[in-house]
Amino acid sequence: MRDMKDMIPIYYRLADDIKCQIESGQLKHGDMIPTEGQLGESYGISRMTVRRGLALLAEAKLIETVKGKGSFVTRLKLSRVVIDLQDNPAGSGEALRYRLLTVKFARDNNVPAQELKLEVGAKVIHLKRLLYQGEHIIAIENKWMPYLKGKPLLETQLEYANFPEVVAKHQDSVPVRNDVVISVNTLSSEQAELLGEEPCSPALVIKQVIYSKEDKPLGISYMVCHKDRFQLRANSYLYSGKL
Amino acid sequence: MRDMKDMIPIYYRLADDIKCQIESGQLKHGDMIPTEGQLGESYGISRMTVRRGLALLAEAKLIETVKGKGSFVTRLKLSRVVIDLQDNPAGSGEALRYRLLTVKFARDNNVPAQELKLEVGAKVIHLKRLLYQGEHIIAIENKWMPYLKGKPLLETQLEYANFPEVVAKHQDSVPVRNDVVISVNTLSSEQAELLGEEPCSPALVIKQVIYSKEDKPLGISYMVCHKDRFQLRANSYLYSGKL
DNA sequence: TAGTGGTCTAGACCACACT
DNA sequence: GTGTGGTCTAGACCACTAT
Repeated sequence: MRDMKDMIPIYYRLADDIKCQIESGQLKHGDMIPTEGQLGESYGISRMTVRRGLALLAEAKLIETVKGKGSFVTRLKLSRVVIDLQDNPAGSGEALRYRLLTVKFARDNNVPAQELKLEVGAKVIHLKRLLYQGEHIIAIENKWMPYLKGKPLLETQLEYANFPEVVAKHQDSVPVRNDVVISVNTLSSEQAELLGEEPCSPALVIKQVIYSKEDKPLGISYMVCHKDRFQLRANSYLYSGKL
Repeated sequence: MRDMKDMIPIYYRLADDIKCQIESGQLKHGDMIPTEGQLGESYGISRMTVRRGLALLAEAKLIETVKGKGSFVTRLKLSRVVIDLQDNPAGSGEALRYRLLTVKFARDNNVPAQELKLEVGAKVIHLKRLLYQGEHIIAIENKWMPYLKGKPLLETQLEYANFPEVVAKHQDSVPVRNDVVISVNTLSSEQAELLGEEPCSPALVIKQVIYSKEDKPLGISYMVCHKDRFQLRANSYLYSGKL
């Protein structure tokens, strides 16, 4: 029995020890770490507890375990970067808020609507709203989604919720995937006027397509962002999870 | 004892069952799922095995467990988006390759070098390289990192490795964090010429700063991307991990 | 054949949350 | 107190990998 005073689980200490050995370079990419039996013996703990520690390391992608062979230190990766689109992506400070400009019904005759792959003649809702930070407009959002009878869009939802939430509230099926493309474009004169910029000045464009479990598109969003007032911040860590 | 024929672990089946109940709406945000004891009894398995299934659901952020209370269905989130900067971020098709343009030594008198927070007078390496896809230049990269004696930069590393790897090979300490800012700018005439664009046309700018465990900046990279030949693709899933 | 990780059990004690 | 999840044990059998 271990001492329970220190509140920190033994499997966590084991994982942290190995993590430090990897960070310091004692264990290098490709090295095999001691077997579960050896670790259990040297720490004086049972194999199940050892496995729990190794599971933490595997979750953080610091090791890989191979059945019949052993556990091996993986190559360190820093290339997967996480952006939280919900977390204030603009300059820090004042809170964000939305203002709904227009709600229109469209047929499937325009390009965004066609991407929704609806039956011919099906109706599409087209939303246009502005994203404010303080008194400044920092982005223009255009959204298209299939019109479902009996699933009204409440204005409160439209004003405040972010894109995946708007779609979720309006659909029967649960949205499970969000494909995002980040690119650059020049502003149309209408967009430039809204954003207080010169026409043809550059802007960040974020396109989102939300899919159901059956891979059916449930909504499309184009977000045109003011180049100075909207930056995407992201970061990646060598290890993630509970370590 | 369970039947081992079906190769699919019981804890996984349990997790998948609950996942389906969440997806279908039978279990909603905030609902408590059955206790570990109840699940163990209804599946005829031990509590440890139940816990393993619930760990999968927790890892996928589908449930949250609270000590002394129970496990609850979380709110569905689609706002965290993952970009793999290593995974071909340009138009699909031909492979990417790097070409080193210049390697210079700089003092800490320019802005990027100052961001590295070195001692006064310390030397900085400045790399400039081009990212090709096929015959097209799709991005211009500028990198700054502290100059370390006895840690030479091999050309092969400079030609092929991506930014975190270049930094990792040149440093004593292991890089553990990569902060990224994605924004928009207009091309200088020199940049425009390299990219085959008009001066002042828009471009995507990706700035990366890599930090050590001690939060010391180990390298800075500015990447200016051709607006039509380089798009950032990303996606997010409602649940991640092994489910 | 021996060694490895993968799955699972049937208990135990603990800390925490309710009432 | 009762019920919950959190930790941990000392075994067991299996499947895979090496030799």
